Amino acid sequence: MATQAKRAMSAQSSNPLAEPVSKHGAAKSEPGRQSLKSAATRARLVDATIRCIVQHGYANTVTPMVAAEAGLSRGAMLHHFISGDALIRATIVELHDRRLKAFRRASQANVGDVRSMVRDYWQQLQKPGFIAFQELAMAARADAALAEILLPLQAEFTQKFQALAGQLYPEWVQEPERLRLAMALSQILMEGIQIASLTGAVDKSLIDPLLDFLEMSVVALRPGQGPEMTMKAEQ
Amino acid sequence: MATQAKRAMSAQSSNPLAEPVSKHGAAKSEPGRQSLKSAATRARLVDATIRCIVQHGYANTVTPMVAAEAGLSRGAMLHHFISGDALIRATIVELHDRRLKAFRRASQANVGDVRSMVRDYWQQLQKPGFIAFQELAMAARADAALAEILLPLQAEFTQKFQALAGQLYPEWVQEPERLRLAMALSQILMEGIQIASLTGAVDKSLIDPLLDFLEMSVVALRPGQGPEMTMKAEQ
DNA sequence: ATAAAAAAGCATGCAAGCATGTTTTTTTGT
DNA sequence: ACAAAAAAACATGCTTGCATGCTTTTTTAT
Repeated sequence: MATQAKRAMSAQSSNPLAEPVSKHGAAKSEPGRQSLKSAATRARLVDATIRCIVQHGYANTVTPMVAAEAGLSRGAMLHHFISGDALIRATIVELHDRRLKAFRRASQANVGDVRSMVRDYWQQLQKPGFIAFQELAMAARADAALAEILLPLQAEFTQKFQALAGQLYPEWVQEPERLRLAMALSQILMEGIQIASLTGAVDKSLIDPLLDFLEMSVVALRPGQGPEMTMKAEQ
Repeated sequence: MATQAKRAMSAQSSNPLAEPVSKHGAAKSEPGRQSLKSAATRARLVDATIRCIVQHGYANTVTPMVAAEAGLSRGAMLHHFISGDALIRATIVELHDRRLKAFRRASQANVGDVRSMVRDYWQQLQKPGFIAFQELAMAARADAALAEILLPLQAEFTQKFQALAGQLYPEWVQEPERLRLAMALSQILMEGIQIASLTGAVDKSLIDPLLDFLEMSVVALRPGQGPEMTMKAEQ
């Protein structure tokens, strides 16, 4: 999808909730009949895009490839998404939603349990969504139009990451600086490990020890452990 | 340089040391007369490539762009490098050499001083070389030809990283596992911070605290500190 | 309720733009 | 004058967006 010239990225709210209300006042909001199929096709295209980005990289993901992956003709694809950019925009939003949903779900599941949270987020990073998002994030560094979409989402995620952490560890709010540090450390180190793993910059055998070390570090940063930050507290 | 089809990347050792020997057997190895200028032009092209990758990303770095950046015509450029791939190969080797040289220089400068080593490597990551290398590393994930060149170099770097660390901290060789862990932690966390910074995934104000925390962690991992790994030992 | 009309989904084909590598011509330096 | 360097010209392939038809579903009107 990487085109040579700077593109406009015209705004196009693909809001799926904007459906006409039932004229008979039915109990459920009108399913939209056939436009339901349209939504499915769009979802298929977005999924195909993610797979292509993961498998071939964002730079090599081109429109015929996505159409083939989705089992559609290129013309049909451009019927649902005015341009390649529109598809990418929808894909970014989808990835962001998935990331938020998964994170929220994981953190509600294991409250206050550092080990589970670390392992859960680590599992998240194994899914194709992270790879695709990372590809897009790297591409956004040199693509102003992409950055305009991605950077706000990045900020939103980090902010919600912090907020959720704060309400999961109430005793931590006394020291917001250390909470921020612990959360940033977790996010950056785990994502760093995954990126290094993808680019062959680290030996696989070191992943588990690094995750263990991260757990200990986060535990040590909790206020309950006192300012000495003694590690290996419960090991 | 990202072409659509899989390219051959035909082997072509662009070894700059492979210069024709003097036919007169001069005292010094013959400077190559005018072909010395050729080497300078090649270096200029490689530098231009790095700048283009940093500024526009690897995917958008195309041959006319590099030629313009180097102040040469595209024809002249292809005179020095048979193809775009050849240029990329030379660029990768150059980046690898720089990385090794800088790392070696830095580690010889401050022996046994954790803080200086951390700050030195952090400075390395600020230079354009790291950004370019990271771009290539990400691209290599979906480009077998690139991976074939990059992965061995990644392994070589990690290995030398470990080896040099071992001879810088002799007391650490007793516990090679913790040495490996400390070195991997340093490399991955710092590179992770830098990548997160480039992609807007972290607030800049957290960088210094994270580096401070890394220092403490490495110090705590040294054998002298005992197995408890008490942190903030000397703060 | 049924037939006509409208709209949406889908597929194929086409012209333009751009990047690559090759070949040919001009310039430069010894 | 000769060879290397630099520039220009050329041919090919790929991707993109747009336009054109065909089929299917939904709506509308009698």
